[in-house]
Amino acid sequence: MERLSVFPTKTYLCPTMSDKKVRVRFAPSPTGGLHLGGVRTVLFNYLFAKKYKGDFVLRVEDTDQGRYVEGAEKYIMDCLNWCGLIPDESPIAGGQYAPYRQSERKAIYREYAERLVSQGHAYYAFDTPEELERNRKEIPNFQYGHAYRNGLRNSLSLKTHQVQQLLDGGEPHVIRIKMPEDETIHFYDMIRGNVSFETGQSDDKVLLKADGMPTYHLAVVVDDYLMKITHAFRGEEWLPSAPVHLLLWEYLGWKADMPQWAHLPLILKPDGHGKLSKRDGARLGFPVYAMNWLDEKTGDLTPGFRELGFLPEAFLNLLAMLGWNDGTDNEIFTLDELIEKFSMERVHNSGAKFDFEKAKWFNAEWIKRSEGGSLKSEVRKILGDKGIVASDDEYLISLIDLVKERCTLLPDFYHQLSYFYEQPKEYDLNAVKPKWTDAKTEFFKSFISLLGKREDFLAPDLEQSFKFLAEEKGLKAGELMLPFRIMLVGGKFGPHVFDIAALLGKEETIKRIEKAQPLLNPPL
RNA sequence: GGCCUGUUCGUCUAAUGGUCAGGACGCAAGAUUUUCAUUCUUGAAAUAGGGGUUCGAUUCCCCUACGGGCUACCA
Repeated sequence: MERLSVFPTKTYLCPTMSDKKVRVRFAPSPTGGLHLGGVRTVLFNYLFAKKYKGDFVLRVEDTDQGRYVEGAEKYIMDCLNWCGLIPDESPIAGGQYAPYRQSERKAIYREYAERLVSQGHAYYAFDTPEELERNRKEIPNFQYGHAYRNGLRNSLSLKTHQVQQLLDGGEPHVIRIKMPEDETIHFYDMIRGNVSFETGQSDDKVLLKADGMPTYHLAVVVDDYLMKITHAFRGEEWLPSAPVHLLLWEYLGWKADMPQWAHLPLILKPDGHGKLSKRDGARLGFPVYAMNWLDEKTGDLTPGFRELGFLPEAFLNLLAMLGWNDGTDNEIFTLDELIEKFSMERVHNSGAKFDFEKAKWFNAEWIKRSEGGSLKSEVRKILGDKGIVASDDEYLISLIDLVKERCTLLPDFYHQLSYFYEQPKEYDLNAVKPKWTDAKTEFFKSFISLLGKREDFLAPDLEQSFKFLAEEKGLKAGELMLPFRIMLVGGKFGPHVFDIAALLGKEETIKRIEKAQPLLNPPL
């Protein structure tokens, strides 16, 4: 039994010690929105590349014409832009190894597939999908492999002249890899360590489809080679097909240039079992895609983290912590810090259930830590969508800084800020009315005239005179503050009431007290 | 079913052949804030089970159970 061993040494693991420039790629297929797990794969690729001053390549795997979705590629680019994970090479940016769309590289793949056929590592297969379907149905555990391939219609079972005849006659066919019956394949995964497979377990994967397009298996190997990819990171769902890829690297004579592999753990449903899917988001009420995704055909809108009010920094941060940590208790990292601290060896090897509560906590932390100035255009947009024009930059920034620790998601700013721009539409009267007295009415009358005489309008001064006046009238300041708040804000929330009054300004504060008075003093 | 892969509080995770098994989210209680939120303090909460190896195993090995992935002319 021949043994194909691909055991890189430990030293090969440290890319800085290799003379090759680090090159990684993210290779999505444009079939829809960009999933959480996809963004995390991008992130880990990006972090690794930037840590070692390497290149991050975006390659579009659009080889499945049946599943191709118009607009998906642009959407993916937009997501990466929003996250700030900008590829060094891509279909849009171009690059030395263009084109970066596999559909545009179609001609390349056939050449390598034919080469494999002539070397005896692959073969033509003429079986129709219907025939295969029937086999799968009739034969338990049917696999197109060493056990059955001789009974099927392919260039291994057919006579040479028959094959030639079929080929010449334009008979639809695919090219399949000929998996060895009895070899053990070992390889080193940067996350999992040594992994091994028996080649006989895998079927003879299609390499080149009848339409001339390559399957993922062929395309990924050819392109990774041609694009000089040094490290191939992808989701764990690819682990079982790794032996096919390893064999291809070997058969094509490129083994020395094979990238280092790492299979990233999956992101799982918070409840129940299985991979996190688009449907789980809808079912459980949280986004699964990075940004809103509109399906043109059905008109279905799948919500995204961006539109829900996540900061890209928080989004990246929470994704990074799903399966990775730096070994300390720190959980908040900027992109630059992640680049500095990241290491593939510290990535967990088991799947992580997604926890939306924790995701929100990350966002709240990031909002709290952000300067009002950096949040202002987002907040302005949120207010604008609700018809509030926040034109004064300086004013808006001071408002944001005042309330940001009360906000978890960006849209929370509307609730926390709208009353600064417009009078309360409703008042939580139940909170004050039962305890209302004429003495309180009297107090606010005096307070208004007191305010009218003020030159300045600063929070501490307001508080002082408010309390002083209360004492003068023989009232408890504490019992007056909640009514005051309701008059200004409408409800039991928000920052210190005197901060609110100060920001509202003299005239507006007086106006609001006056407006609210009749509500508390119904006419007799 | 077969193959691969995994298993520490409910969840994300740290750590070590000898620790009171640490942190975070969430939850609960309390303090501060005469609102809400923040903040602070405290609490409940975990090494899947069984065998080995060992003076000692959560850590190393084996088995079982359970989870997950793959098993397409999809990626």
